[in-house]
Amino acid sequence: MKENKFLAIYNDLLLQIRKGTFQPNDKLPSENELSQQYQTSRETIRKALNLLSEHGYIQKIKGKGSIVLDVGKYDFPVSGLVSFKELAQKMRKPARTIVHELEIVKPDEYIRKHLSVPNKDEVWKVIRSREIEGEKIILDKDFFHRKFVPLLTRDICEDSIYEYIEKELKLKISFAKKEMFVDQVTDEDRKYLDLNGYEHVVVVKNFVYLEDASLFQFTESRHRLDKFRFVDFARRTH
Amino acid sequence: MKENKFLAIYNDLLLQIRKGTFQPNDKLPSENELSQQYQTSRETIRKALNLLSEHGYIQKIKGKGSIVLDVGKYDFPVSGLVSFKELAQKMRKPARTIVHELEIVKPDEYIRKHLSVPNKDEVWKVIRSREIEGEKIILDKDFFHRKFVPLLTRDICEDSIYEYIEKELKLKISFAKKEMFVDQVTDEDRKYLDLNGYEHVVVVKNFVYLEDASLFQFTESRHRLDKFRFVDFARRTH
DNA sequence: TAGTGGTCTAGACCACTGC
DNA sequence: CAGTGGTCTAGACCACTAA
Repeated sequence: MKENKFLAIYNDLLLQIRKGTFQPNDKLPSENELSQQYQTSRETIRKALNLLSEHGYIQKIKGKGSIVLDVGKYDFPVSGLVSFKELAQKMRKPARTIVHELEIVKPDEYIRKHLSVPNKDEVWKVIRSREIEGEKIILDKDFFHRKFVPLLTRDICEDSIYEYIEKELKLKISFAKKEMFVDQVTDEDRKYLDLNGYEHVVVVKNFVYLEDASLFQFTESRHRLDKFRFVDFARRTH
Repeated sequence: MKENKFLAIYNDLLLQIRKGTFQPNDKLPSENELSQQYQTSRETIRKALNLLSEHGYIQKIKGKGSIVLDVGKYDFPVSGLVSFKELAQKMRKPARTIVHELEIVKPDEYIRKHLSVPNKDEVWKVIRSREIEGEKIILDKDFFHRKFVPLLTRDICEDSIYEYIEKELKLKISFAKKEMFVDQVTDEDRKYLDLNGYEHVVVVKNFVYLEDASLFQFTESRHRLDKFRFVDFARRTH
């Protein structure tokens, strides 16, 4: 697998920022210098620098140069596409996933509306709760179109469905849309969560699309109020 | 003010998508065709198409072409950097901003920590509530470093501080970091909001940076539970 | 004024798609 | 196979910043 030149340069510069060769508030070499150092064209350097900028590692300023940002401050997951397993590992807390339901169903109206599935097609329905430090604080309801995900097992659901989808099935996730709001607790919430007396949950609805822009997953994630936290990083497009 | 060529093309294509000249699931003309139509180079066309893609209007697929996505589904503000005034206009609902406090203060520890201001410097403190359809449902607490914003008036605060900052002061907002979580209501919330019996609020903390990566504003936005809603659109970077 | 990043051009070759 | 988007080049001119 050959790596693109601009990606290689991006990774090399990122490594130097992480190692401290370039410190926060340092200026990177100019684009002309970099294109000589890496023996490439300036446009290719610019692609690498724009990636660094989009990911929050540098700030480009016209007429001045590219400044290294304080990595610690901005190094958080890009919002939206991080799985529970990755999150749990990042937080370094004991975490567990409990599979309550795993079945193939005919979509009801609610799912059909969200997944836009013809009503004779079948979908996977997975209900899991997520336990952190002994408390079940997240209820995940996932629906996958069976056309894309032929087989799901309890083991896969307890590990990471995302890993399975990307690594085993080699489906390419392209983008996701999220909606967040607060909802009253339902009987299902009471059944599967340690609610600790709260009467509301934060609901995160997640619509996941593949590379060809087809919607293949719909997830509703219900979080206990006190444990919900979301971080977002937005760069202005002028 | 001259518009960039690639921006002009972006806007033109966007208009045609909005008007329905290009329908969802249509393929756009190929990059070569477009570069002839617009009498420009292919790289410039690519910049326009990449913008459309980043904003969720099209999906580019190697070897096939660029597909128009369902606009209605994805046409929402890019998360993070939309002001209340813009939002209110978009929703077409009667909205009002009420300024409760507007003063210059020595930063206390809480602000100092978030704005990273030396403790002898002064900051603007603005407390406003946002009323929609007659109900005060958002409490905004803004802090600006006085170094960047020398003057603030009640009129500016009732209109849009963002507009004032960008258009009058010509400060360039570059990126923002958001944190969201749920908090118990405070006395301040009770005083300034119509809480409708709710005991919690959704808190959105917003850290806004200028083009030179200096943090110049810190905002805490407290939303009544039932009226909070957030939409996020994330494109995966492979 | 010299140096920076932002835009733009007219080519080129590649990997992938569909027929 | 022809056509598509992805990468890359070696130039050019511009707007902005700082000395």
